[in-house]
Amino acid sequence: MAVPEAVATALRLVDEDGLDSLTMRRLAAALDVQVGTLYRHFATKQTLLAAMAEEMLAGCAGPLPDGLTWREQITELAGRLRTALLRHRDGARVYAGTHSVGPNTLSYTDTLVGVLRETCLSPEAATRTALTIVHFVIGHTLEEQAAQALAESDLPATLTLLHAALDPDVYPHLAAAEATLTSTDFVGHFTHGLNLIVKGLAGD
Amino acid sequence: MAVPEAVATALRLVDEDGLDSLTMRRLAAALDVQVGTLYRHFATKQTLLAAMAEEMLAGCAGPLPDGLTWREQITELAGRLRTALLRHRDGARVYAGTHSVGPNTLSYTDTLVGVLRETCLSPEAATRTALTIVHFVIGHTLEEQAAQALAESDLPATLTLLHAALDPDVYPHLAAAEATLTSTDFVGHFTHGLNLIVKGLAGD
DNA sequence: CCTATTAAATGAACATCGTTCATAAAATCG
DNA sequence: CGATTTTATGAACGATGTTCATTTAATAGG
Repeated sequence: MAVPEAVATALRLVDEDGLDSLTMRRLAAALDVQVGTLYRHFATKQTLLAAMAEEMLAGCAGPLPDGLTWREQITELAGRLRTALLRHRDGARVYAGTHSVGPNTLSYTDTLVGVLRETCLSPEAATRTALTIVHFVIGHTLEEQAAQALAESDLPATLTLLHAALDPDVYPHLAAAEATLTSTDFVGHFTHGLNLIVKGLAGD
Repeated sequence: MAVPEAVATALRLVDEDGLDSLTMRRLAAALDVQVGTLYRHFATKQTLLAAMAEEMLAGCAGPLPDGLTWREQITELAGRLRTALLRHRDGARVYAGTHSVGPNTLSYTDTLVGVLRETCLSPEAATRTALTIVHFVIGHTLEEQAAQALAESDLPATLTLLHAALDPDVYPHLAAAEATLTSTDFVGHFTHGLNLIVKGLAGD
C-alpha cells in the first residue's frame, strides 16, 4: 500500500459519498487492504485528513500569469484556493478541520504573502491580510459546499421553512435579502467579498 | 427533561471537555436521564448542535449604542459574533457545522443587513456584504479556536515543527511572516481583516 | 376520585466507528 | 540461503449514534 494512492483513494471516496461516509474501514476496503494496515501509514484519521488537505492544495501556488496587476494576482490566488476546495466534495470541511503545514499549504501562503508585500505593505500587514483572505475563502467555501450538500437532500423543505420563518414584520431587511441569500450565484458572492477586501488594500 | 436545560448543559459540557467529547450518552448522564430520552427531544445529534448554535447567538442582535457611525456599527456587530463564538470552547466549529435558521441567527443577520443598507448599498450588495463579514468572522474564529486547542496540547511541538519547515530559501516571504503567523494577537488579526472589509465599503 | 388517553422515560439492543496488537507473511540484504 | 526488518493480517476492545418495545408518569373527563 502506498501513501499517495491511499490519499487519492480517500479523496475519491469523499467525492463519491461525502466526508461523513469516509471511514477507515471503507478506505481499507477500497485499497484491498485490512483496516490495521492503514494505521502503519497514518497514525490517526486526523493524519489522513491532513494529508488529504495537503493534496487538495497541489498546484495552488503555481506561477502566476504575466502582466497581472497585484490586485488581479490576489484575486487569482484567492480564486485558486476556492477552486481547490471546491474540486472535492466537502473539501472546505476537510481543509478547515486540519492544520496542515505541508509544502503545498506553505508555498501557497508564501506566494500570497509575497504578492501582498509588493503592495507597499509591511510584513505584518501583508501577513494579516493573507490570513484575512484565507479565512474569508474558507468561510465562504464552507457555506457554499454546505449549500451544495443541502441541495442534494432537503433543499425545498429547508427553503420553504426559511421562507415561512421570514416574517417581514420581524425581519424587515431579511425579507428584502431573501432572494440574494437563497441565490446560488456563489461566484457572485465570492467576487463581491473578495473585491471588498482587495479594494480596501493600499489605496492607489 | 426540558429542552433549554439540555442545550445549556450540552454547551457546558463542550466548554469543559471540547466538542469531540460531547456525546449523547455523556449529555444524558449530565441530565440524569437515559440516552433514549434525548431522542424524544432532538431527532438527531445534528439537531442538538443546531440548537446549541442558535443559543450561542442569543443577544447578538441586541440594540446598538447610539451615536455610532455605520462603520462602527458594523465593527460592533462583527465583534459580537466573534465574541459569541469565542464564549464557548469550539464555538466556531459548532456554529460552522450547522445551518441554523432560528430567531437569534435570523435577527442577527437581519440587523447586520439593516445597518449595511443604510450605507447607500443596494439590497443585493448589502446582503452579499453581510455574507462576506459573517464568513470572515467564522473563518477567523475557526482558526483562532483551533490555535487555542493546539495551545492546550502540542503547541511547542507544532511550533518548532513549523519553524523547522520554514526554510527561508524555499519560503522567503513566510520566513518574514513567521512572527505574525505564530502570534497570538488574534484581536489584532481580527481588527485588521475587518477594517479591510469595512474600508472597502461605499466610499462615502 | 377514578379512569382513559397522551406524553415521557427506560433499558436493552444494533450496527458501525477509531484504534490496538499479537501474529503471520513478505521483502530486503549481507 | 538465512537473518532481519518491513508490511499486512485478523480479531478484538471500547465507544458512538440511533432505534424501539415496554414501562412509568402526567393529564384531562365524567
